[in-house]
Amino acid sequence: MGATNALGKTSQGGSAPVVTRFAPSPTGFLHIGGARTALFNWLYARHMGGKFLLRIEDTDRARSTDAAIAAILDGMRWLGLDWDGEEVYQFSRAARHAEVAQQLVDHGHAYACWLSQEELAEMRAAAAAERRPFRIASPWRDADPATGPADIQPVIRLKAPREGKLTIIDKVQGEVTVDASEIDDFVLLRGDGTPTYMLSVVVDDHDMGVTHVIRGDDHLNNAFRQLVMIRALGWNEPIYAHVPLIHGSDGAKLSKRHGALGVDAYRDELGFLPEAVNNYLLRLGWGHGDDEIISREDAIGWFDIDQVGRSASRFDFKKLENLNAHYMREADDARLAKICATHVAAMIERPFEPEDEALLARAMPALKPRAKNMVELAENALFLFDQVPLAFEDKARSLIDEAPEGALVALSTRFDALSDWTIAALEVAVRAEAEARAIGLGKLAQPLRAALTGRAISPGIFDVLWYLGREESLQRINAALPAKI
RNA sequence: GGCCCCAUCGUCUAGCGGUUAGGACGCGGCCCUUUCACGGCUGAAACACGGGUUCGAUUCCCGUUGGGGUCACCA
Repeated sequence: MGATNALGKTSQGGSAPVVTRFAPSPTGFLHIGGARTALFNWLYARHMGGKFLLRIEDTDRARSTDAAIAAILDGMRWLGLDWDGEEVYQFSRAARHAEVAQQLVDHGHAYACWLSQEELAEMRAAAAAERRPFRIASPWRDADPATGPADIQPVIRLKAPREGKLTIIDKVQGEVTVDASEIDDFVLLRGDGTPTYMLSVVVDDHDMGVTHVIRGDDHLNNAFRQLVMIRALGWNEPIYAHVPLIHGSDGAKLSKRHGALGVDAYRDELGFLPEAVNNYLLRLGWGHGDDEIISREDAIGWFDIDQVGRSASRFDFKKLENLNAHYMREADDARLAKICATHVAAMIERPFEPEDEALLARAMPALKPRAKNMVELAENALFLFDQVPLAFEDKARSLIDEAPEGALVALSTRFDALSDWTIAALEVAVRAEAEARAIGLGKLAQPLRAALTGRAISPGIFDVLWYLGREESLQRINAALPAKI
């Protein structure tokens, strides 16, 4: 079967339901690149009316953790990437994997190999010394297994083809051909009898009925190895789509410095909304004309892996932030207030009360267009919860010091006399004072803002007065006065 | 190093032989304006290079350069 290729034998005529899967290994948290892979798999399945499965690749017992599993599931839920059925835990299927390995051995497609790590290392070193590529050439490939040393547990290696070419028709990468000699006899079963990733993916994808394997292009080379195994087993070949990886802003591999954080960090520490993260990730490597803001509904309707670009893209934090700002403006005030509440609660000294969240919701229309993320939003909202005397910023202090003579007192008097504490009434009062003094509104608004918020920047001043209420507003103005004399 | 992949403004991208090379982020300017945002208008900004193919290349082919991926008893 050496020189065959995948041409023309992939699809079953388009009637077969699409099944995609996301298969993270729980050795770390769900990072942004993984999230995009998951999103593409999810979108494609939903677009095609198929199924999207989740498999946790926990065969590396030493590095897999429950915390990582929880973080992955949590991140998926936050992003709204729901999977069909229960998630599959790969390790629980180890017996099945071993069974398939044995099947391969029985049919002459795999063999027991007693090569030690040391011997392998020597062979590698020798190859390196001669500057020639290293390919495992195990003497056990064609040896009689009965002659193997009894005191050593052998590994099971695939008997990879030595000649011919292998071709994959990748939905993203196009037709990719590789020389069979590039593929060596990789390990299927370790010395301790546990399956390796290469074996597990093939068996699980097959058993789970996966039709489309959409994953990072760092797996492109693995696809050829897996293909060899699939053909040896006589199984159906899945359709592959290897999506380019995401790079950092400097073009180098995405690292923590670049934003390769867990999605939980995007939510909690960076304060992003899931719809913003989804929209951003979708547009990274994929486009639909000039569309930038794409609803989930449109994404499902428009997404197709054929349109995914073949070049790696760089992670642009500014653009994500811009998208997030957009979605914050669109978001429901009560929802934002709820999210904001958790951030504010962690920032203020006193306990956060239910009415504080109500206040946040009321102020939200003025707060949300002024922040790019929820953390910034919370910081901007902090003035609402400050206690007299306020801690004035330098700029705020000088605004008060430089206020027109008696302006704050005059405003305070006017406010006190107001029968209705409404935004309209407040505006009339402040404008009247400005007119009486024949000065611009800003001359009054700025010191007033400083007195009320302790800052030089805030939402509209009439809004601020209204949020704070008469009592608190007057109290803050009076508390700001002494330094002025 | 072998093998594989990639290459349009700084970034994400549209383009699929003939366009004033479009949009978005970011950046500059203007407008709006009580500050800051939001919003509106506007400006600068790209086809990596060299050969072909063609009446005509950003677009097709080859090479160069540059970048990336991969070469485990990790996934």
